[in-house]
Amino acid sequence: MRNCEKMDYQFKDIEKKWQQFWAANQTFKAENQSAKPKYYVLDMFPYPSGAGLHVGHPLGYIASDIFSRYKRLRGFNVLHPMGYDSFGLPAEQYAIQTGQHPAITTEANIATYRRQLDQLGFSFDWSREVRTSSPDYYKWTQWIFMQLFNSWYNKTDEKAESIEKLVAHFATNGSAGITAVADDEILTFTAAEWNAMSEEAQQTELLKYRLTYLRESTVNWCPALGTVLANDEVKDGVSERGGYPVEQKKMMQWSMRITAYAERLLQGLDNIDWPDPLKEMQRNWIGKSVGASVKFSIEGNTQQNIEVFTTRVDTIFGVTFVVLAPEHELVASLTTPDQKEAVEAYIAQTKKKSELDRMADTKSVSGAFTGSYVLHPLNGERIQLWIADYVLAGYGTGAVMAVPSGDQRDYLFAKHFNLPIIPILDTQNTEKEADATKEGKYINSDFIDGLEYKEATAAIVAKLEEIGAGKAKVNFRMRDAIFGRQRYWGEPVPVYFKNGLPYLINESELPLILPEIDKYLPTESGEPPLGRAEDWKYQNQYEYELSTMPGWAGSSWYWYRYMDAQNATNFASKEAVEYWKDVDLYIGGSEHATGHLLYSRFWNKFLKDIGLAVEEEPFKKLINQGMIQGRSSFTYRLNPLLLGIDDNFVKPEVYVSKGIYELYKEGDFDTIEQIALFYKDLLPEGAEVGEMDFSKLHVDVNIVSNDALDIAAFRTWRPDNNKAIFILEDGSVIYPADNAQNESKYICDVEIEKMSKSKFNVVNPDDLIERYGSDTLRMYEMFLGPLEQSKPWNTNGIEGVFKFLRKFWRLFHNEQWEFTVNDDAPTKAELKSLHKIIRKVEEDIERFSFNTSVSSFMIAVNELTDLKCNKRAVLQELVIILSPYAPHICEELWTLLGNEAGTLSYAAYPVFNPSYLVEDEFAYPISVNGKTRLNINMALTMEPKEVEALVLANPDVQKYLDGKTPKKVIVVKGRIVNIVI
RNA sequence: GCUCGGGUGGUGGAACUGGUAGACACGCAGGACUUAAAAUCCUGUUCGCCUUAAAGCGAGUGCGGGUUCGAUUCCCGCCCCGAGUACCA
Repeated sequence: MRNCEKMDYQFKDIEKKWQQFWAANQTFKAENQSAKPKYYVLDMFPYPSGAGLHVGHPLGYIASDIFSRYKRLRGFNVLHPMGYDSFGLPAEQYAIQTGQHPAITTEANIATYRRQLDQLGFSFDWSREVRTSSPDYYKWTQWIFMQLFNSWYNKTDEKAESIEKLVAHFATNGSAGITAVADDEILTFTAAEWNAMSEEAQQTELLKYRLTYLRESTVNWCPALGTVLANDEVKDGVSERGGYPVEQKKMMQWSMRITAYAERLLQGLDNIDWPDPLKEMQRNWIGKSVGASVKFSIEGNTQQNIEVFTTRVDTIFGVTFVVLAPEHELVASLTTPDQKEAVEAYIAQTKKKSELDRMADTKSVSGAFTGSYVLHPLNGERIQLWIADYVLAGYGTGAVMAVPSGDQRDYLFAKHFNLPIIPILDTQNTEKEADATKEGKYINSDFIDGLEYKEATAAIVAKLEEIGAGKAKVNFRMRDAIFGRQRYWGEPVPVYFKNGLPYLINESELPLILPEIDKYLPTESGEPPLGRAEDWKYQNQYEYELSTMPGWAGSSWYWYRYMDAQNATNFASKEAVEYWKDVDLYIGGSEHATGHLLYSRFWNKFLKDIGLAVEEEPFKKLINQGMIQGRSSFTYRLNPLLLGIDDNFVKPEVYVSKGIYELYKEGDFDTIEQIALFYKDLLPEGAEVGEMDFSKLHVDVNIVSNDALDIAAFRTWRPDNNKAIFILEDGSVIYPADNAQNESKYICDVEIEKMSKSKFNVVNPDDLIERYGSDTLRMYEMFLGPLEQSKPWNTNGIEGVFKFLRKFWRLFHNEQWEFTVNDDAPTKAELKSLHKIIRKVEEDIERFSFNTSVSSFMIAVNELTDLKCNKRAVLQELVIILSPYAPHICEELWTLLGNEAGTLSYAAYPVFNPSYLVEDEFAYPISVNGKTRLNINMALTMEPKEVEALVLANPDVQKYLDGKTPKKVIVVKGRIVNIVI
């Protein structure tokens, strides 16, 4: 009789059992002190969306989990936490539509995420879970905001310092001796003047220095979402979320003085192990350019001048006109009466254009002459002052000195408006286009004639500084980050207003709890939703700030909260921060390149400046997992024009397989004929088939396997189509009454698209876990390809991994499914297989090549199966190596092997012994003129000379030599022999 | 336009610093077991030519060239796909 307890690999029972065990025993709880070295593995925490996880989301989590489990086995104290970035727009949009509080939606979504994450067997330390929307978390987000408000950036020391220190300086020395990153229009005053200022005046002045400050600025306003958006939340002129139009608007806004850290953010990139494309994106975003600012005085106006920024100050003698952005503040005052009409018309035209898509039109040249002239700072020549929309108000000073000989846009402009073009280098060719060369010697350039680029630049900067007309300057593209959102579902800003000025609430009053409101929409007067909160006043009299923090606030420091998640008195204890320091490995998507990852680095540097963080950079190593795209399946439905049919007739549904459709497409006459005849037979007497056509229809990928449609499942999926007829790949036909068992198949067409519900290409991990188990899913996701590569999801092939795990299970069992492992000494071949995999997996994990280690596991199990190996000495080691990948099955086997339950996660990792891999012989590939012809077994101890002699004496080799003497014989020991004839 | 990735069988992919291209899987074909199906196992599977077969020959990592005894790997030129970014002075 068969014993029911002894059965094939029962993944469902095993996985449930161990997930419960890990949770009950807190197996993965990390301690904040240890004799072991620390290792911090972080995943980008998810926004818990209503749709739950699809199969692409866990890719990075699986990789980080494998790495965490591996590091634990290698003797590290591993911190591997998880949480939720739970403030955000979708929950609020849902609240607007349904009236349900976003907290409730969020709670429900988190429950779904948690269930799905638990099913995958991740080794997270859930005791450290964080949620950015929970008051005991956002208390500290607000607290960090307060620290930023209370700090300014000292350029002399290159770090943030306390605002009190600045106030003390002002009180004793006035503004002298302070170099800060601050607003442009800061005052100059003496100590006495400062001390005489009113409270309001002092606060107004200090606001210009604070690292988070309130200022009127041009913002990206999204009317549909009713909020401002950061630059990185706007893509191609529309909002990243939802794709709504975005316009420019002036508003009083909280901003973060991230520009203070521009240089440090740039420098820091050199010292972190991040993917090059990502670093490059951050460099571009920061956009440092080194050059000079130059002042052009205005003819007949000694009060004002035009300041321009240039990266090629050496070309200054090539300047033939100066251009202002149409929005430049001096345009109106500098336009002469003659030109007024033309200039105003041009400004009107650009305004209209920018509302449409100005980006598309970069080729046409347009502009208008203001009628004014500026004077060249070095030779005093009169230069025309123009406006044109190719000059951007938001970059540099909104004005450029035009050098048509060296800049293509200036060149086109000069050609179009007939302005002079002066070459300034002897090697320059400006016949057809601008030539931006730095080679050669200067001409037409006054005192730099005959010099070369480097010396010329230095000479000009020196001269400009001497006469007070300019100076060397570094310009950054990066702007300060807008920090307010006119939304409900975010952290309240811990600020109230007195006499129109912002003040922080008391630290002891944190957290400032998000108040309840009746509707999640702006007020009638256009204030943010928080304006609806009743009796919500500071000390019952002062208005609170009504905007909330942006989505990136909570995620800019969360990795510190994980270090000490329960701490009620600090954002994290000093001991915890000093112990964990920084994140050793961070895994997540590259879509956060210029948002989260830049803001996090900024906050981290600030926290370091004020002594709360230890490291300058928060994330030592970062890996971007590739995006998982959808792989849609399609059916082709015949859609012919019918003649002689009355209106009530319902067309028969006929689907043709991909191959048949392709024959039809290629114009295969027989196929077309046969389909038409076939269809005609389905029609009533007298009807005719006219023009044939096909509709390409999405079909649920979950009822398609290896591109073959499960017809029975299709009839259930689409009950309205349950009478459909299918023409299969070989031309045979399945009618509704048929029991869909057939030699041939209905093959679907395939396309790669974004994964989305409407395309029926979403694959849910729950279904795959139900069918194959999470160990299989984990390994399959890794087996799919290199972690960093984007790839379409394709469930074809998951069977192979499932088979592998069953084969692995079988290694430990006899034919009757009884656990059978013996203590015999392993053979040489068994040890070789084992140590091959020990080395391979170690190498693969260290370089994050998880797909190749899955292959290697398959090879090892295939080899050991062939060797009929069931020896503990080999198998127990193999269980440890495989456990990071397939933890459940390995835990089960580990206990079956007689070990204490739960000890596998901290077992001793097998040590690679190279002596087991030493070979005596090697089958040398023998190639003739680079083409491999045969293999000859030779001892590896043989010296190249002996190998050569032996090879040349070989009769098979002689055949190839054909009596000739080889010109040359290359012998690479242990590798190859190449004979050149 | 610029900056990064990337082009290898029917498919996903492997090949670490130049050394037997196609590991490992999927799929497909054939076979065993079975009343049958599922499951399982075995064999074959880059393409082309030739052969009854064994074997043999030729081509082959987007295209064209180069360096080298030897190139998927290095260099030059070009084509295609993907991502990011863009009047940035």
